[in-house]
Amino acid sequence: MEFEQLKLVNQLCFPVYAASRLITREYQPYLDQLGITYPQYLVLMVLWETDSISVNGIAQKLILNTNTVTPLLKRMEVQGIVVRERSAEDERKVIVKLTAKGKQLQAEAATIPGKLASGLISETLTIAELVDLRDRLHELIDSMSERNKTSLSDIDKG
Amino acid sequence: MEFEQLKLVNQLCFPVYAASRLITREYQPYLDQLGITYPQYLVLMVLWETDSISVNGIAQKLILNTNTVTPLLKRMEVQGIVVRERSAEDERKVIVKLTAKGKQLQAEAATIPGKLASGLISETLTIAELVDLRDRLHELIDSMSERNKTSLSDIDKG
DNA sequence: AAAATTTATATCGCTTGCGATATAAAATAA
DNA sequence: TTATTTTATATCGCAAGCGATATAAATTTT
Repeated sequence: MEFEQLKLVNQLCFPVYAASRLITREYQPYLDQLGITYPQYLVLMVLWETDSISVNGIAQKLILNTNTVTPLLKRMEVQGIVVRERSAEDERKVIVKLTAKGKQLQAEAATIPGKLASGLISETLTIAELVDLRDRLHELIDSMSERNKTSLSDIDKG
Repeated sequence: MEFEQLKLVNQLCFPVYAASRLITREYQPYLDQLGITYPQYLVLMVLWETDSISVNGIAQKLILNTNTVTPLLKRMEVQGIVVRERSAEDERKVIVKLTAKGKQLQAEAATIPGKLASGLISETLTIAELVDLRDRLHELIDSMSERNKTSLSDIDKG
């Protein structure tokens, strides 16, 4: 392993970490208006795509542990965004469904990506480069989450 | 703003968020052996590069708020990795310095990037692609952190 | 010089995020 | 059928991460 490669790893990991937090900060003013956080927004994206899904199903799509998702969903239930109910077929499972309020949020959130895009797509960062960035992040994630069977193709909308 | 661009924003933000957590998970078994967390490792990278730096200096390099860094440093002080002392010139500032133990960790941590690199650099993700990924993340970060004067060039080693 | 403002750090309260562990239901093995 | 193992969810404890706020020192304004 050559030195340049070692250096590259550090030059890569920190930017991903920093970019993640900065993206969350970008979302926040818009999500504040809806009264939700970024992880809650991700849960909603899953539910808008696939309503009536188990806790574990949400956790796998978001590559999160269930002990992160469970309290997150309980907070969303208190807010009246989702409901949680035991599955009749399999009593171990808890099925998560959108409430009317949760469905309403979809229309309100529809304008957020457009507002963010103007900030992300700049002269130095073209759409083509963002497409490359996306594809390479997917490859990076796939190489790291081999044990998880998450395809990432499920989180495309918003 | 076209639909494809809106879709792209969502396809980009979640992978960054997921990749960040997966990278932290990759680091963890190696950092566990040193008794530190990933954010603590980032603080050490700053100090190995620039010892005797203020709390605010660390926060700016890591694009973190001081109210995140302060308790982080206090935990590191309890562990005997760093010391915090008020600046004589400017009584508002707290200067952070490495202890002998903190300096020792540098040698122990030196092997980590090599161990991670073999997992990150694969057949599907070449070094050239990682270089592109790094460069585009930097552009993305720069476009989002205009108010921060962080150049990112300070966190290169490990 | 006195007052107002800015800067640097810290504290509080909340949400994430995760390892370790607990519990109950379902599936499998015996 | 009974015992064992696996699966699904939840709880606990801890470390981030950040908005709001507090406090003291330094700087600027008046």
